[in-house]
Amino acid sequence: MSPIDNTTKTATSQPLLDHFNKLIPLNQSERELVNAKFHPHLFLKKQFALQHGDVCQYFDFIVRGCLRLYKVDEKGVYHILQFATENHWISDLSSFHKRTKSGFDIDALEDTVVLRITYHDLIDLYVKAPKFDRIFRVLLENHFMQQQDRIGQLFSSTAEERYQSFLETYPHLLNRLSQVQIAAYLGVTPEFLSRIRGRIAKNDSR
Amino acid sequence: MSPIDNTTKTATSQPLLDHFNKLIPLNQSERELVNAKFHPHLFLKKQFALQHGDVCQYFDFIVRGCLRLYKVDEKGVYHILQFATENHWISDLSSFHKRTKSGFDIDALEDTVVLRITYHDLIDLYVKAPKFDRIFRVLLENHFMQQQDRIGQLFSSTAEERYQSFLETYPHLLNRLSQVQIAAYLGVTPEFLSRIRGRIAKNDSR
DNA sequence: CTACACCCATGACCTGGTTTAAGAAAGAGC
DNA sequence: GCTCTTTCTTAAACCAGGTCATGGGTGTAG
Repeated sequence: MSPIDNTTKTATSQPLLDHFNKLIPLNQSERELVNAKFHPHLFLKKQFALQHGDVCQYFDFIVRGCLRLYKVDEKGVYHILQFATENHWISDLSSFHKRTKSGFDIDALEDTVVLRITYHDLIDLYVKAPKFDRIFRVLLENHFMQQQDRIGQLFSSTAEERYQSFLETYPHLLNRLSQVQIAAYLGVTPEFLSRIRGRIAKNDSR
Repeated sequence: MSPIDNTTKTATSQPLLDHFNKLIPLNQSERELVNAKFHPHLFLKKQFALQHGDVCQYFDFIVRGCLRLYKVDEKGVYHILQFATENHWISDLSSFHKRTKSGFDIDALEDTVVLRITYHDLIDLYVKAPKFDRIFRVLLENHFMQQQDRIGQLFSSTAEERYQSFLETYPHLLNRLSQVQIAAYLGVTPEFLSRIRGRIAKNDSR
């Protein structure tokens, strides 16, 4: 049972309603559908939202906190594909849409409150309000573009360039994440990230 | 003017109609919409379907031939994100959907026939037949998953592992592409790919 | 105050992949 | 048939980044 009761529920959905309104304004019945279909859920730090091998059942919108989507390879190395903070979405979309076992994990880097919708409720939402078909197409497009940029970066940039671009794109995350997490996102070892930072600090100081 | 005249047009659309039917069966009026909205186009080898700096105007379905989607980095190195052959789709979806300048190029590795739809015709198609909203969401999902797999690979596999997995996933492409193209897809130099092949041949022979 | 855990930095050495260069092989144009 | 361009291979020097080991800093629980 979620630790957040029904009286606070409408208040909790507000950030999500705002988020949708920014994309395409919703009418009253659509807002009610959102309230009915999305349920708040709290994750304590280190709790899993998805474990590999399971089918991803939820599409989560972050109200407060931070989750990460990552893969653990055969050698036990962590590779973070995505951080999600306030007003962003997270899910293994492949597993979620195809109803197949996920190869990824999602867990909480901080205590985090999400609004989540199940696969079947989302389908139902599409049927009852086709506007959401379009809204979620746009969300999918945004995720797609983000991924495309990352592939471009992984191909053609050095770790230092990727770190610089991380600093520009997510300045608010720098002090919120440990360097272990950032390194796993950049695709390097923490040791090497440390050296990069040393190099940059030296160049900046003179 | 496309070198393919109207009498052959219905015949040309057949592979696309088959493709849609496999996802979700179409009715007569939807088939007619497909015929009206998608136009055949021929690319000779080396011709561009998209040049970086332009907004991507088309979503292309390959009837025959092979296109590649790639990026040229600051040092002039080619990075191929996607090959598209018969019955597959290609486009810079970011540029296409957001109407922003593309950072990618698409060109023909062989003489290629595509069926293409413009952005505005696709929007019109969504309005006239919402079934396509769903069909293209599925297509987007498939592309998304493919990208996700590639990110996973770029992160955690060596070039040799990536080559082996390329062989398994696209065995039909091996003899159709030069090693320069395959290397640009794997993200290594042709020289190093050659070494990988040498190594594998040696191991296989004993 | 101490002990333990975790995070970050640094250095010595190792490896996967690049660079450069050179030559062999195979088409494609004439 | 020959030349020209492109494709593939091989090898040596080099570099980005990984591995392993060490030590210091900073909580935080007892």
